[in-house]
Amino acid sequence: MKIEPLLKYINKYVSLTQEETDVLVSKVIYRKYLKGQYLVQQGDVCKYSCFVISGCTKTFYMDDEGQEHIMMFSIEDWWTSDMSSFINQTPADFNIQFLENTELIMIPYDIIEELYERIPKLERLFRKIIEKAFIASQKRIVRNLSMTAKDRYVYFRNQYPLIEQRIPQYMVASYLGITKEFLSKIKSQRLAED
Amino acid sequence: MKIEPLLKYINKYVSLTQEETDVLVSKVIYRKYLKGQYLVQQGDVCKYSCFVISGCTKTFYMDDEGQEHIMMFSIEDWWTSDMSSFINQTPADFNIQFLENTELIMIPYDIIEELYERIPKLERLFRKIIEKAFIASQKRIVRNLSMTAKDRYVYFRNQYPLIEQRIPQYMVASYLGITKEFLSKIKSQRLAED
DNA sequence: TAAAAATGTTAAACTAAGTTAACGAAATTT
DNA sequence: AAATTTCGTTAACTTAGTTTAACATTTTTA
Repeated sequence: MKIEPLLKYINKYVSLTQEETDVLVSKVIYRKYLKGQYLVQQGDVCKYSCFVISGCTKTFYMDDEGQEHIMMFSIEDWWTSDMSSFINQTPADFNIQFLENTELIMIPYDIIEELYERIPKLERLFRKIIEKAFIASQKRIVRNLSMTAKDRYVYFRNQYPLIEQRIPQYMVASYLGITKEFLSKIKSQRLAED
Repeated sequence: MKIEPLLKYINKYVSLTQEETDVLVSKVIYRKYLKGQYLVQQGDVCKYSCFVISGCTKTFYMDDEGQEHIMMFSIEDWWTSDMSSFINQTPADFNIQFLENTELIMIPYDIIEELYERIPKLERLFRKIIEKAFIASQKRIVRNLSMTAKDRYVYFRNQYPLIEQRIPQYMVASYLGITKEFLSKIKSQRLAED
């Protein structure tokens, strides 16, 4: 079980004792998935909050017309789950699919409250993680409201250069809220200018 | 100091003892603002996280062309602050302005960590509040990606009927990410259909 | 290595939404 | 009550982004 990356990550926020670390390690699950598999499907209940050790996922909403709208990508050192489904144990709005063979550390819903009780530092950790996620989400809303598709693409490219290299372009387009054809156009315009 | 609505709100999430309640009450600030005043301005550091007792605020981003993009409205029983600025004590990205005369309970940044230490239940409370806010924010992103302006308006109208009645229409348009002229068009189309 | 599947490009026709500008209606101020 | 400001509507025109469809390229599979 490769848990070092998670412990290193946690240590950036809070300092766990050896005992606390042991409790945590004994409660979480290490698991590998193959490219194409799903962690959660729309309508299922999301039973785990997951930390990505290696690999890549996309979280997306499939609308009534069958169109995919990508909410986020997760790579190494990121968390992924359908937060709404996980917290309320209600059917998920989103699908989470693996874009590469992926290794995860999974925290089961059943034990998360117990972990908060036994290790209050973890409650602090998750408060801080969610604060950061919320801030990022708010900023994305503003970008979607105030920037053109082209500027959003340039921002994405600068902000997540590693992600852009790992995923097909049509998924970037979906994340940006535009069609693949239009992203293709934007990129050729950009090249023409540079 | 009208603090009852806040205590009632908190009680929906966690149960405070009398002593804990007294500590909280002794640390927070009650304040009234007039319509038009600002709680935070872009570039300032946001020193308070605020609970609305009565009144209404808008949180917006002003872009380089001087256009306003409304992130959210807050009315009774909602929280408002520039989360990024408050948590990191860095310059705010957003403005928060009062749309009505407004009464607030303000939690100063200086004492929030102390409150978390003395009353761990409050850390739990704020974790839960932020989880909810994050979930709502994610869902808004999906709506902006997957729905037309018209559907977004219908959703807003159903979801926040009380807010729509209290604010000018051009602010609804800004929140939806469209121009006031286009919202006007949408509304007349809707009437024609009904 | 050939075939098939997945991804990316281009271009023409189309549509949702923005811009500008002029005019009415409400609400505030004087 | 008149005047000013704020807010909302309508319409002509423009633009950003979509749709469709055909084809090119890359990757995967047989």
